[in-house]
Parts: sequence; C-alpha cells; structure tokens
Amino acid sequence: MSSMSSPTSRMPSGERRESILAAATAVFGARSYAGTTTDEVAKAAGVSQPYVVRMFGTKQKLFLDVVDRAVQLTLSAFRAQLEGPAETRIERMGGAYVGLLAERGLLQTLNNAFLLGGDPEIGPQCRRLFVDVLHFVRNEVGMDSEQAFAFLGNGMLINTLVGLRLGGDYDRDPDVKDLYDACLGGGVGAALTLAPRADEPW
Amino acid sequence: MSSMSSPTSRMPSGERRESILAAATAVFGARSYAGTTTDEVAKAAGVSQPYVVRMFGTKQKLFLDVVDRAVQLTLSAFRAQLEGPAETRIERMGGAYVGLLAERGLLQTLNNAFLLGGDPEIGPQCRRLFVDVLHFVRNEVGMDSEQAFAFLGNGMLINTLVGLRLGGDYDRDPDVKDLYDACLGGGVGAALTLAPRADEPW
DNA sequence: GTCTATACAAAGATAGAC
DNA sequence: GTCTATCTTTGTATAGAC
Repeated sequence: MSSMSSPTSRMPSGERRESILAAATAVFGARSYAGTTTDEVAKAAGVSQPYVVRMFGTKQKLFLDVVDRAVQLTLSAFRAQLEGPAETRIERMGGAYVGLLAERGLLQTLNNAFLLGGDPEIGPQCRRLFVDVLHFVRNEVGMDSEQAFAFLGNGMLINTLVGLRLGGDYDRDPDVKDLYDACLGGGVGAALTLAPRADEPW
Repeated sequence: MSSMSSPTSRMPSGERRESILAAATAVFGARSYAGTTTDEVAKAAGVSQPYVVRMFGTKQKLFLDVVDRAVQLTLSAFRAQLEGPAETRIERMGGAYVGLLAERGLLQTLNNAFLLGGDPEIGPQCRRLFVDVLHFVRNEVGMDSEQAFAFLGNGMLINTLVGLRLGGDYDRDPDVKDLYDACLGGGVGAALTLAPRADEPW
C-alpha cells in the first residue's frame, strides 16, 4: 500500500472531479463562496490545494461548476417525480427536495449563489440557472403562477431553516415545531435527520 | 472648508456609528459576510479602515451589530402595521417588508446571516433573531401556523429575487413576471424601483 | 474622534518535481 | 495525476500621532 501522504492514490480524472465537486459543495454550503478556501475544499476531498486549483482553473470556476451541478441534481430529483399521479406531484417533488439534503451543502450552496446577483461573472449564470428551474416548474411540471410561487417560497424557507441549523430548536420551541411541520409536512423526520446540526462543520 | 482627506469632519459618535452601520449593511448585503472587507465598508461610510475596526472591535462584531439592527428595523416596520383593520394586516406587513428595500442591503444581509448557522459565534445569535421574528408574527401579530409559514416563505422568496437581481428579467420573461406579480402583489412597482440592479455595486 | 503607517496572517495561484 | 515549495496579494488588526 502506498504511503498516505504524497501522491494520493491515483484516480481517473472523472471520478476525482466528482469527488472534489461533492466536497466543495459541502464547504461552500457551510462557509459561503467568499468564506471558502481552496485549501479547505482540498482537505475535505483528500487532495492537495494546488491540485484543486489546477483541475478547475480558479476558485470562481470551481464555484460555478459546483452551482451548475447543484441545479442539475435538483432538476433530476424533480424530473424523477414527473411520472405518477398528477394530484400528488407537487408533494412528491417536495419530498424529493428534502432528499437533496443527503447531498451535503447543496441547498445552502444554492442559497448562497442566489445572493451573488451583483457579481459580474457569477450573477448572470445564477440568474440563468434560477430561471431554468422556474421554466421547469412552470412549463414541464405545469404549475400555474400561484403554485410555482408557493412551491419556490416553500423551498427557500426550507433552505433558510437548514442554513440556520434551527433543527435543534424543533422540540424546544413550539413555534419552531409548527413552522417545521407546516414547511416540511411528512418530511420533517427526514429533514431533521439529514440536515447538518449547529455544531457540525458541514 | 477643511481638506477632504485627513480627519473627516468630526461627527458625534452615535451618528457616525449609525452611518457606518448603514454603509456596512449595503456592503455585507452585496458581498456576503466573508466577502466584505472592512476597507470597503470604510470607503462606503467615508471614514478610514482602522476607524471602523476601532469603533466595532472586530469585523465579526460589526456584522453582528449590523444583523441585529436589520432585524430590529424589520420588526419596527412590521409593528407599525399592527394598528388598522386586521383583515388586511398581513398584506400591509408585506408592503412594509418591500419598503425595507430602501435600506440598501438589509434583506440580503439577513439572508446571508441565515446561512451562517454553522458558525459558532454568529450562528446562535442568528437563530435567536430569526426565532424573535417567528415569535412576533405568531404571538404579537396572531398569525396561525399556516399563515406564518406562507408569510415567511414569501419573504424568503423576495429576498432571493432581490439577491439574484432578477428585476431586469421582469419584462423580458413572462414566467419571471408572473413570479414577481404573485410574490409582490401591488408592491411589484416599488420592488423593481427600490431593488439594486444587476450592474450596481449595491 | 479620526487618521497614517505598518505588522502579520491567510489564501489564491504558479513552478516544477515525481 | 498529484504533490511540495513558494510567490504575491490582500485584508484584519494594532500603534501611535493629531
């Protein structure tokens, strides 16, 4: 077995790329875009810092790739719910959204991205991706304007609860409990299990 | 007239403090917590960088003061709508929320704060403040669990649209238009006028 | 109350070896 | 494909003058 430091065991570039993207999603989600260091991403992925930069060019490009992947994963999760009875479609999509919590940092990374509209390079891509999601729910899922509004608002509130790491207050504050229940319906249990706790790094 | 550089015209410490907090709100809202430099805050406030640090101790304390002020301003805006007919109260509160866009960066700063739940110092205070708002709408305004859920989700979606700076797409994309209309009701006009554009620094 | 000068640490990116 | 070493810039915070 090769020594742990120095050349981390070789890996096909596609797999390595995916594992760095997943690690970066966790770190960006917990620390924000600017608050993330390429070194922390590297450590989380088990590679060296210069290697991360070398593979993605710049931290900014890495972030853009992470955000794009996050949106594609989200759309895939939604698309998987298109088959099946239309009456419960939106509810199933909500469940799929909660399932995305299994991808550490994904929802929080999206919310972070959605705050960077003022950045000349990041802003335009984030707007495009958000509009992609909007077009998907309106045109492919067939939601009307009111449904899309409610669905997206629900999603953003879930992101907030997750980003705040408010789950620890669920059984300490009845108002918090009510909000979680209204927001997550049957998915509360999954959300509380999957979401990061206040004291976890991510 | 005293020269523009060197001792900026003296100002009572309370006023200076408030003007730095307002400037910092704009910068934090546009650049996130980690992405903000104390120097940029200083420039926006028209004072020197060391002076900002000296007045607030650390960048972190400055941020905590900014976030606290943002929540207090929000609660004040809501409280001002408590008098008047109960039937339209929630709607009026929504209007008051849009009015907060006049305070540059306030809504975006809040959303940024709500993503920092994993920070050992910032997280606990942000949870407390969010729960304060929740308690206010439930107990002082008297919203039921469903109303609070819808109201807060609506708010978070507004924050997202503002942070993304999606207003420029309002009359370019019918789906975006519908979303703005559903989300902001009669307040669309105000929102589009008050929110920062994609190319503005804040 | 406010500034200039500066010390010191952190982090992105590059060069080049294996 | 992956690492070590390092250059360079930036940014927080301190010291001390006015």
